[in-house]
Amino acid sequence: MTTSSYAVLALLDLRPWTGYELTQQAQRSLRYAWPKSERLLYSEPKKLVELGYATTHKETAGNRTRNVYEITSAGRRLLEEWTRSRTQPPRIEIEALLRLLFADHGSIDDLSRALDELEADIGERHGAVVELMASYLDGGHPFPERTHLSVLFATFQIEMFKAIERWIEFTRREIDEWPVTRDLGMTPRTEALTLLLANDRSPLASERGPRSN
Amino acid sequence: MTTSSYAVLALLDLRPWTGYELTQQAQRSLRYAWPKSERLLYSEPKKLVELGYATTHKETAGNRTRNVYEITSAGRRLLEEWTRSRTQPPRIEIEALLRLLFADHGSIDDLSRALDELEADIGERHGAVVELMASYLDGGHPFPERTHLSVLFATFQIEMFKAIERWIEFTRREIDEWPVTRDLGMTPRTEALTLLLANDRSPLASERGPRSN
DNA sequence: CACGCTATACTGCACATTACAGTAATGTCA
DNA sequence: TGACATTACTGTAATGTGCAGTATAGCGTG
Repeated sequence: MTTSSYAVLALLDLRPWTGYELTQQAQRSLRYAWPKSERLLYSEPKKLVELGYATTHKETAGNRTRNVYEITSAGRRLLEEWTRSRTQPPRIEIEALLRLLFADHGSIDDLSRALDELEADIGERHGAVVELMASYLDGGHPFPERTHLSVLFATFQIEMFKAIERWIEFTRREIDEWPVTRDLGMTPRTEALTLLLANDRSPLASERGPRSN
Repeated sequence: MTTSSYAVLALLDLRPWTGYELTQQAQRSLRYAWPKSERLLYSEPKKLVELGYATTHKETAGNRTRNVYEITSAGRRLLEEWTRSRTQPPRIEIEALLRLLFADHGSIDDLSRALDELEADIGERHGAVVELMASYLDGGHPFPERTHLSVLFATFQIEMFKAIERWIEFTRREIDEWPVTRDLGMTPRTEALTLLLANDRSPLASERGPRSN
């Protein structure tokens, strides 16, 4: 049992799903906490059936069949156990940051474009979460009794996206001052920034200072 | 060539490294942008040699050998090309959020513990970056001419960690108000929160309002 | 009502990556 | 000089991804 298995099991505890529905639901709701490939979302419920944590039966619609998965009581017990186990540390992969770190192999334009691409990706997700929240206000939550959880989760996303967008803005202003990408080293601006960070102060917050008098 | 291959190639462009050094350096500098297993960091340079983007030779120290890898001019050309390619979207895996999303399978204590564990993991990384910045001020950057890049990268980390820590605090205060984890649904607090998010306002920023008059 | 297009509903397979165990030499401190 | 950490890897099973492939269903449109 991997964390992905528990994720699928947790979905099955909400209601029975077909394989296809699981892939769609995982795209919708789990994408930002636990992004997994469509392929895996088809394989996991099969594994759960083999292990006795779910059952499956085929439904037919005309000439077509689909697999419906349902959780078993052993599955429910296992889920409860899971909540008591150690949480794995976060894992954050951001290729745009890798490109920043090695930006001296390319032009300022290349770096700028990497930031644009990051901004576009984040912006898309950001917009999706905002729209989702609007739909919740209209009673559009598929499991209304679970709204309190979804909304705290969404709060995380929004805070994260806003932080990243602020950082992109800040970074763009910084690199706008650069003549080239290479060998600038510890410039006065960089030194000021390093000092702030070494004192665990937020360089972005201070820009838009709360008390700017 | 995967992104991980380019990451190793970019390290090799800084200076020659042994396999072991690459695993250490990747732990140190790449961990927060592109976390990869030790095993992969041993395999990648071998692949680069096969493809002609690096060369290798064995160095002996007593009864012991180690593989030293060096970038070739074909490797440098390839790196330049990479800076012009499309950046992959970010991928963020946070098991603690998955546990929040399905917190109704466990107790408030279970959820609380998941938050504690997330906080501990983030706090550790946060501390490491702050210390790293202090060391940069003391001239401790291994490639001083690249400080301008490392510090913008570190700015990202610090902003991210602070945002997550703020969210954890906020979420703890929210769940402290809950009698149970299940079926609370759209409480008045949740509704207020949803409304803020649907208008793309930060619920955390408003708490510590800049102009609290 | 045939045609194309999109959505539904998957499976197979190569390859990327991780987890874990195992091996062995070297350095270091008591 | 013995124990333990660090250096310096390799092998292998299991996990997960990307992509191609297959086939049916539903819907609009000329």
